[in-house]
Amino acid sequence: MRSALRDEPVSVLDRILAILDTVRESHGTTTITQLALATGIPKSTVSRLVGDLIRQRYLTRAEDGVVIGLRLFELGARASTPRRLSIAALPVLAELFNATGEHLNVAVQEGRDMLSVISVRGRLRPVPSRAGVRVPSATTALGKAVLAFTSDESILASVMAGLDPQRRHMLERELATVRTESVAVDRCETFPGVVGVASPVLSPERLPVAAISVAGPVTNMDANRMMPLVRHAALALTHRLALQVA
Amino acid sequence: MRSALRDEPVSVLDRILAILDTVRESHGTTTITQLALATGIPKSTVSRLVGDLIRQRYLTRAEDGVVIGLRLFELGARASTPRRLSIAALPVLAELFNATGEHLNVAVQEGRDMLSVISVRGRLRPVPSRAGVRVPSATTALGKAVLAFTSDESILASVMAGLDPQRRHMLERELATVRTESVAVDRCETFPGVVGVASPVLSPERLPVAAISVAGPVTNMDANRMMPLVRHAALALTHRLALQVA
DNA sequence: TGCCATGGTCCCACTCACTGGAACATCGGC
DNA sequence: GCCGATGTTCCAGTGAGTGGGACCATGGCA
Repeated sequence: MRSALRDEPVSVLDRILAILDTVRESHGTTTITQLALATGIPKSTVSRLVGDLIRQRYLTRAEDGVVIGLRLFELGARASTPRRLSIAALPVLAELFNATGEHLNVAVQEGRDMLSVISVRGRLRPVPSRAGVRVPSATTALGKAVLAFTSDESILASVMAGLDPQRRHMLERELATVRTESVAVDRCETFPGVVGVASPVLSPERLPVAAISVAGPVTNMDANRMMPLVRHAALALTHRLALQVA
Repeated sequence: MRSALRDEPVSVLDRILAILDTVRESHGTTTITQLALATGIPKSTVSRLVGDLIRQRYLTRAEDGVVIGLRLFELGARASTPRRLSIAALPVLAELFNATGEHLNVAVQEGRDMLSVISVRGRLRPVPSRAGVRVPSATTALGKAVLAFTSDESILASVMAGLDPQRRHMLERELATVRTESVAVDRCETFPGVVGVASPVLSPERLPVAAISVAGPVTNMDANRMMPLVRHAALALTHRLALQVA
């Protein structure tokens, strides 16, 4: 990992990860040429690296290009945080789903975004978020629930930096409310017609480890009814996680 | 990717993938030293590579070692085959679950193993297979359903090579039955007390793309009742996949 | 308190694995 | 048959990666 100057990767590892991420970002399939353009790596080098990755099943050839392969699926399925959370959250989500019937999510902070780790389909169509997708921190209920309790000032600052002063002020006031209420709301800020209600899951040190949310159509989901349910679910998950470690 | 002779990886890519796979295989956490021993890569090199992978969030440091990180989870969630299958299989699985209430799996062939791609929990405890885990081809219903229709003679041969002559003969006869019945059964061969019933999902060219299975306790699940249900589900999935491409 | 064992990181001269430009295939489309 | 676009292969040159060893934690033990 020599020069990470500029954004041109030079180490093999950087390049491999750049290729994998580019394949991921290109929803659907990508070609070698597109990868070379997007990453700035010469075409012959991309061809060789992709060839190796395909041989190892980390990538696969589809009809019209390259896609993520089964080995990465296998690796991803063993990821530590999602597994731990899943085990602890499953009964909690089952209860919450029985009470609401709505779309549920458990997400963790990943850089300045929230990354959905578990997703339960409710009646909402199309499904706004699935496990493994990123949603913005500044507008989603999940994001606000975590931001309100985050200790990493730099992340909070960089999220704030992306907002104009007015919205920033509003978000700051909102986060203060979240800190007392333990519930955050997203009224069609991220997805039109979709309301989200989320509550943070904290570690014993009161640092945010995740958030749990309910999302439904603005037309006929009562956010106020959801708040105590989500808060209760988040507390239950917090409790179960504390037990799990021991 | 120079010499893949012996099993000592020399290319950076080989080494990175060897490290990732070793972390995956070590259920739980691994240390740098353990990784160096398992992969045959010098400790200083492992330290550097793991450091880079952690910086990129492909791995994460846990209390007692290194575990799979969130970026790999994100990549895995975008894997092509599991996504396509999930979209097509969800309604089919819902129907099958309503009819049975048992543990369901959709799996694909991955080398000589079957890799579970979707898993629905039934009443069975402990859950024998989850999404992202490998199960043997020779003994599971899923494996037999696919092996019976596989065109890759080398895989069939290498699975057979792992069996003693008597078992090999039995499996061959079993596969012949599967070819006519489109249903394979695993009577406690893989997991004690667990019966599995599976049916293959074929491409328009009649090549196996996946298999779908029901698993339940040998004590009170009626395999014969499951057979038509599983067969019907597999046909429905086959049909939906054929439509999806178009 | 000192000592050893264990696990992890860092340094830096050497060298071989990786690079990438260019030539070569391959596939339509007109 | 020509052209453009995409993917693969070749190979000499070289700098990215290597790894032995020094160094820095811990922590158990006497």
